[in-house]
Amino acid sequence: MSSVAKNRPKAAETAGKSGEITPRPAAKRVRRTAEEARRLILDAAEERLARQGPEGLRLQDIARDVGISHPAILHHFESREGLVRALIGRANRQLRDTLLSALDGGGKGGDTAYHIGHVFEALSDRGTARLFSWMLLTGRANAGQPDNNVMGEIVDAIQARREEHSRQSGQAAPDREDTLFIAMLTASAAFGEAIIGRQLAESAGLDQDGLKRFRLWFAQLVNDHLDDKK
Amino acid sequence: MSSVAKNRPKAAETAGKSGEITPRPAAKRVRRTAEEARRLILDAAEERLARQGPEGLRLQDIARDVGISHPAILHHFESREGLVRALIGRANRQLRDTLLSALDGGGKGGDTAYHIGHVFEALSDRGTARLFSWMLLTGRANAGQPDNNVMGEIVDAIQARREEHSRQSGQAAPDREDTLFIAMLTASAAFGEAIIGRQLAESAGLDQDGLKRFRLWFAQLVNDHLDDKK
DNA sequence: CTCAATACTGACATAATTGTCAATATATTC
DNA sequence: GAATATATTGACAATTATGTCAGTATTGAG
Repeated sequence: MSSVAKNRPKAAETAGKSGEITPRPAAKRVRRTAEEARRLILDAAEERLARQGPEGLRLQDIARDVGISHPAILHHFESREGLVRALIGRANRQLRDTLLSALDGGGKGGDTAYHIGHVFEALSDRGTARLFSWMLLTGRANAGQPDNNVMGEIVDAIQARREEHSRQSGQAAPDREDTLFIAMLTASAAFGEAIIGRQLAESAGLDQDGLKRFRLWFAQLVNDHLDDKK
Repeated sequence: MSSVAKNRPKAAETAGKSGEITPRPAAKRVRRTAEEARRLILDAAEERLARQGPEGLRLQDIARDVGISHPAILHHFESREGLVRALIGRANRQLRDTLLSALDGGGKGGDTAYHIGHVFEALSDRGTARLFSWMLLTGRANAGQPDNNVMGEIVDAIQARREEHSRQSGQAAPDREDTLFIAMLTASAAFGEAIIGRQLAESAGLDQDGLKRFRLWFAQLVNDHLDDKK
């Protein structure tokens, strides 16, 4: 209860001045399209999440980043949960697109490891990995949309490449599970690397360049494996 | 602003009762040693973190799990931050011990991949990985203790094994960076697998047994690599 | 120009969570 | 058995988060 002070202060503050018209010159409010506003908010939220981790996702902070008030966020996303869902949904779509287009590249056909390197790059992007990690940690992985079957598509794409390649060189078709495992290893490693890589490298006295060498080393490892199987 | 009521509502509630003298709960109170209490609290906190993610770490919830009141937690750990630091410190020590003893096992000397499998197991423990992931996400990786140089020790242990083995078979000593990269890949992959493995497997239509095959496949991959280098 | 739609805001309400404190119960010591 | 130390608690304070609401400013349509 306690229906306290429902009364409004009105806008009758600095009235009276002889300036009659336009008593509110201080406003100058920015008004974006709903779409634009949603985009800016999601960008800011993603940035916060990547930089500060799960605890950095506060409406007030995000609002300040964008330069709006926090109720504006609620206006566009209903609730904090709504914002979170939208964030996850967008991240899922972006990652999917990035991965598929990484595998889609040109008619290079043969160089599977090269494409896998791209997948590694995409997944080990720090912001992306941290976002997904948080999603998974909080059990919201599928909150964005029901069908999150990216993995299946990726594996199919790689498998198609390998089969094409083996046809050209008259080899036996590679095992699909082998392809799946390569994909899983790549995904897990890239993902893990994005999260603990820095710590591991530091702990082992490895510099920035060392991390680059590590990726090359990994690509080589995958390549060797592919050659063996061919 | 918001000059909130500094004064107490006083008898505004439950007026009638003879509220003067404090009541007589007379409850049987459980009293543990400080060490035991701390252990139970940390166990519960770890469990919560593993099950519910970062947002599950609330004093009230943890207290309820243990069966105590939340100020008891503050009594033992000063603050929530103190609890977090203690949690991280313990996890660091436990992981370190687990890893080093996994590598320490017997005089088997040769089977490096076997030991790496153990490392994988230790790191891919879901609870552990989630705990560390959260640590890293929130930028608290070293909050427990300054010297978190587990990685260096691990690499040294593996390297020693490889060198011993190569001496026995009269081979050239393996490259230390190669050993480091194997360790990094193992750590990253195990870590990543613990976090996104379930999701990946599900998304690819892989059952529980498939995950087991994946680990074997990975061990084989490492083995092949080691053989190549020998 | 007028009007409707709606992005946006300030002030406030509500809820959740950490932290403080005086009191109380229990184990241990002398 | 009394004294002491301290683990533990309930009640409350303080802070901080999300959510609500009525009102304002801006855009676009007629």
